[in-house]
Amino acid sequence: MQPKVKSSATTVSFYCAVRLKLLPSILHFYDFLHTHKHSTTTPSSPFTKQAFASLLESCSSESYQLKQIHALILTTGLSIKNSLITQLLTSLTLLGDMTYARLLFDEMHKPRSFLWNTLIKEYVKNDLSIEATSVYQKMHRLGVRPDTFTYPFVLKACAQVDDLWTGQEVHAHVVKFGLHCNAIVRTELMMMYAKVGELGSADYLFETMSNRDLVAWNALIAVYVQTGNAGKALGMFHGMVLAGIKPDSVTVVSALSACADLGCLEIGKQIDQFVMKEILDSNLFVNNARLHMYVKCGNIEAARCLFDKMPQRNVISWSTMIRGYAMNGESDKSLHLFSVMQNMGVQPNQVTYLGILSACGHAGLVREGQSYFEEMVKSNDCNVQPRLEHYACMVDLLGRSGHLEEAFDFIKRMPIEPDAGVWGALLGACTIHKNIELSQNVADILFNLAPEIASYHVLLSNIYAAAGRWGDVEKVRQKMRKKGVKKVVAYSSVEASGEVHVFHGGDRSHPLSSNIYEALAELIKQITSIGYMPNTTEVLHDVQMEEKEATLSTHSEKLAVAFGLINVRPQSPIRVIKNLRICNDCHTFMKFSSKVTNREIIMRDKNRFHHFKDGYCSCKDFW
DNA sequence: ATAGGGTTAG
Repeated sequence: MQPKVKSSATTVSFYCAVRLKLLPSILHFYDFLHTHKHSTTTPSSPFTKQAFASLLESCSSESYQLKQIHALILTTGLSIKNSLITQLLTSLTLLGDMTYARLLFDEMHKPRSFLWNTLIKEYVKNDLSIEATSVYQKMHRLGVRPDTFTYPFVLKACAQVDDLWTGQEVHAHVVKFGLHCNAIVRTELMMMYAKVGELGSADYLFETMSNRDLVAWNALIAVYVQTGNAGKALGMFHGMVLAGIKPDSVTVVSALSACADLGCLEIGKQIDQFVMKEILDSNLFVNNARLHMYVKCGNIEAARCLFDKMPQRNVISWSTMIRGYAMNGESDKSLHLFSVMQNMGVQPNQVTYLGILSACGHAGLVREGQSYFEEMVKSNDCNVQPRLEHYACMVDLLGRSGHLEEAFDFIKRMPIEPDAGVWGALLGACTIHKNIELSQNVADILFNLAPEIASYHVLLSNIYAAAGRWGDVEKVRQKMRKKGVKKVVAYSSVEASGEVHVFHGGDRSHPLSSNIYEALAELIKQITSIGYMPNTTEVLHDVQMEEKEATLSTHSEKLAVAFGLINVRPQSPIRVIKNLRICNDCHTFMKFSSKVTNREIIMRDKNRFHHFKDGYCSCKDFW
């Protein structure tokens, strides 16, 4: 028989150990009490449910400690309380140990809905959505009644794995259990449909929702922006204001993001004013979104002004500003800001480096780019190791500045498998430098890797066309037809009085079409008189010269600028957004136009901005 | 006990 004092000393020590998070001591004390036949299950035992709960909490950062505690729970004979196991399960999942968590779950006798919900939730959080849906299906099979807490997670899982089929099945269950009017479940249903591309179903659920609240509006607006439907998102934003719902910081972030996508500076500025009026400008998310909007609308001065005024900045703010300068061809400012950032102790991430590498690319700074790339490779931080995008950037940098062989070598020495983006960068460089042999090899690789991407076919046929090899051009076009490769339709857009006007090549659908064509004809007349000559080398078809010129003269950006001349206030620049890259002829056209009309033309193409002014472009013809 | 919306790049 042990002296009583000793075991109570042990009891005290146990609590101390728990408080100090000393698991080895705890295990030691447990061992002591256990081997001395001190009951571990009586009410006076230190091994109470509460003690375990706090023990679990203090050891929640180490998976192996949690497993030791699990063993402890089992040997104490303490009945396995759901709450204790749930806590253990949650801690394990937070550490990413879903395997052990699942083991625990499967050992339990008839777990309640709550625990099923927990397991599903944790699978989703750990990016294991397929497991999440299969757990839900098992739950359903076993007849465990799901509740309103079950569905948000299950629907998130369906959306994450792009599984419309299961999503619809789950939707049916939601209706069966009468949960479809719950605002949260319904919001998640909408999100699921929108994310898998079923916008109609999302809209329907929203339209027929009786208790449409702020979050429901925000959710739908956000998901529209995220899925590339910025125009629709802005439409919803207006609808929300009309419906008398006051936007909050979350709404504003999505709306600004939509403006950034569309290049809607006017609307963006209006939202900016709302931000100031409602004093939302202390929110970092909001300020980053404003910054992004100004950058993507080509108003780099406003962006910098805001950046300097921001009360807080994080790596996203810095990356956005750095990339903003890069996109606008101000590489020196971009690189300078990067060094300021590093001096301030802000850790750059992969996105920051992407901005830096593209800044080097736009300025032809080969050596600098290589040294930044080396910086990434040598970094101890696994979060700044170069990824495929960075390799593509480097190939672009090397190739664009004429080092084609070096770029090719660079790809061959890559430690990871190059993708179409990397090879595509090389093909693009081959086009610029008119290297037919290399481009044929690269194109072969690309046609195997990504046969469905039209732009690679187009690049190759451009190279042939430039060399006058019309037979080869025709072969590429036949191949495209045979494989059903569709070209991405080019468009340009201009914002006037808060409305976006979209133009396609040869477009006559605009209500002001005849005025636009008139203005365009006049413009061509004017620039021709000061030396403009159409450059038809990039026109694909082997047709008569006049026909080529006709195609060329109605490229979407030319129509957009002609429209801008009529409809954008004379003192402000004409801002054009293009979904593809600008062609050589349009680039020359814009330079001449900026001179004869004495107007600034700011054009955002797929990659960067061109600021045309007084007959020059900010890209210095290197793009 | 547990639930819905947000920022950079591609």
